[in-house]
Amino acid sequence: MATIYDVSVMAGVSLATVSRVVNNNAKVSEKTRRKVLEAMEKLDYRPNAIARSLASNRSDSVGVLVSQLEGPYYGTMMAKIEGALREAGKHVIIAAGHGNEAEEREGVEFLLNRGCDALILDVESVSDDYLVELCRGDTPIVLINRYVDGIADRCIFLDNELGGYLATRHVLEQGHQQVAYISGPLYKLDVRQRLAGHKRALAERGLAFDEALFFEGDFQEDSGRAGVNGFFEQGRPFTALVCANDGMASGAIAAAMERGLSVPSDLSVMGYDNVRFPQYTTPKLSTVSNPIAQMGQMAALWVLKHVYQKGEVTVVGEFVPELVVRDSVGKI
Amino acid sequence: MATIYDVSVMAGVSLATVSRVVNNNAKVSEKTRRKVLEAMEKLDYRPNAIARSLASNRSDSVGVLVSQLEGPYYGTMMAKIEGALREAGKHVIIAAGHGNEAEEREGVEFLLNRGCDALILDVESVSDDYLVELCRGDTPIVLINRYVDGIADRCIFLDNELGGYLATRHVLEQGHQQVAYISGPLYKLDVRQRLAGHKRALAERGLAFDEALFFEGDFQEDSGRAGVNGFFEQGRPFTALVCANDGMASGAIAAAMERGLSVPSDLSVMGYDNVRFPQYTTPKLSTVSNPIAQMGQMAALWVLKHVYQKGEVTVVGEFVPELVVRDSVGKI
DNA sequence: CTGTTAGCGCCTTCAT
DNA sequence: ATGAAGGCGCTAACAG
Repeated sequence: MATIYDVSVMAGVSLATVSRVVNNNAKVSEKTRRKVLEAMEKLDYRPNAIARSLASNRSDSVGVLVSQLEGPYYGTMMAKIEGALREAGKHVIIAAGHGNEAEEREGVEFLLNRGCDALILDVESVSDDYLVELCRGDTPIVLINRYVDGIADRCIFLDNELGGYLATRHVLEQGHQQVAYISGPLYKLDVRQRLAGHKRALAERGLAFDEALFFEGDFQEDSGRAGVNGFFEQGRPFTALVCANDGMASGAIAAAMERGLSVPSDLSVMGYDNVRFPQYTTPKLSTVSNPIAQMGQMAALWVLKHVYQKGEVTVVGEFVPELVVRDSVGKI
Repeated sequence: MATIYDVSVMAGVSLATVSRVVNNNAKVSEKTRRKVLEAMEKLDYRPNAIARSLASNRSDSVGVLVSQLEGPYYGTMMAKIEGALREAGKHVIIAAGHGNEAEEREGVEFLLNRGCDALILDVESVSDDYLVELCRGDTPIVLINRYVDGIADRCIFLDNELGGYLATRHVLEQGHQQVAYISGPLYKLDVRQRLAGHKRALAERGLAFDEALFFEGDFQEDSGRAGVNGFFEQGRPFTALVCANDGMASGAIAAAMERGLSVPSDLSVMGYDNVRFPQYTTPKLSTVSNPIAQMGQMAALWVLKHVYQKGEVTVVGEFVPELVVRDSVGKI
């Protein structure tokens, strides 16, 4: 692999001059530029990004930490971030946090140590204090799906309480009185917020929250299944089911159908997130939009603006969920 | 950020000694090791990965290039690779090739320039020659979903012709005679292979391939929809439909249902890939397994073995697809 | 406009 | 077992 030194020798100029034409950030005469370019071409020279970032302390790459690499939710997010950044010639280094504190911290350190110019984090297990501290460091940070006091200007998030409220209110408006709820893991803040919204909607109609109709799932399809089966085995009647994400709702519908029920005539089911496939289930899933694509985009734009001084954005921190009515919720 | 120098000063030893305890690759007396560790702790020292890889020419990270970041297929693949590698303390740098040659090349260069110890590539637009050339370089390469003569030992791939054959044969065995086909983009080799398998199955039964019942989609749900609608508008009758992936099959089913047809009684539909959600569609999708998880895993193991000398694997290059019978294909 | 000279933070012989 | 010294490939003042 040819180095900048080889090029300088072949072109008969100094290292600095080669560096100048490579980065094209200073005046170089047309003649010498041509010579250098020619040498670069001949040697098939490619700048060593490692050396470059060691010397310059920037890397033209931003680190992205997501909980998982798998699944439509994070997939959409990563794709949006990567797309926006690459248009600006920046690269993305992706790591997974797996939803536990140790790995999230390790992921952050990895990205920091790799010389990322900025970090976009979707973390759930790490403490607020840790994040505030992180923001004091000299690598700019932006948080997705999390609101932390004191660094609000770095946070891009969804009003999950409202989302939970909208989902349940929609069901109640169709006349349902006995509604079950399948939640995500309760250690997650957004999960608790969605649940709070659900309770608010119930309370507003004077309905009590029934522990027997509550199930804590893990956001995977199978736990939607498990939830429904649990409810039925237990025998408490219910006519509607609100799920904390679309995946569990799909699993729930599948389980209900296996029991010979039809959706929505026998059971209404509500999802959450509106990611990709809910319109391809049968019946099409009614859900609440989680504008993860826009949030990812926004995070990328923030970085472009504040770190690379490219473009102009009015950053919107809080996003508002919207009801998406399809066919899985019926009147009673 | 503390450097190795700061640590050496505080511990009262030389740079070299600190380096030794950090990498713990040479004898260091217990006493001095303790001193160093203590200083590292106090200074909250974290090795700079950039500097380390510039000096040592390794980075403990492997580059992964996929076509897209989005979708269940690549999501599964990335997750498997990342999982296997991180267990061994290695990290993953992910880039997207977007299915076009320019970006695929650029992605490869980016990963190479970032000092990856090895590359795992899922590329489709770059030429065989380019890949052969790449393998001559000093960064080990492994290819997923592609077979290239001359570097067969670096290839992990699926017998797609067989997969296409199995899908269509299954449909024919149920008595169907008029079967439509929705393909992926024909510039992709694996897409052409699946189609070839389809044709072989037809030929085996003495059936002609009907251009009017062929549609070239793009692997997205919507093109499954478009395909079905096209077939119907055109009026040529068919009782079964084979799709080149599950996403298009979902779209196709949705479109058929919107036209008042029921699956599989009015129309049988076959998918391909068996990724994640086909068991949550209604009816559950019959499909052909594409063991992408195992292939990803295998790629990671290959790297672990050949690049990091960790573990032992019998690498299997060619994977065999299997028929997965669920509920979307019926007898005629 | 171009060249010289220090580093960036770390690893790795080579001595001791 | 430990230290000194020379890079790794490139950037960024500072001169000229």
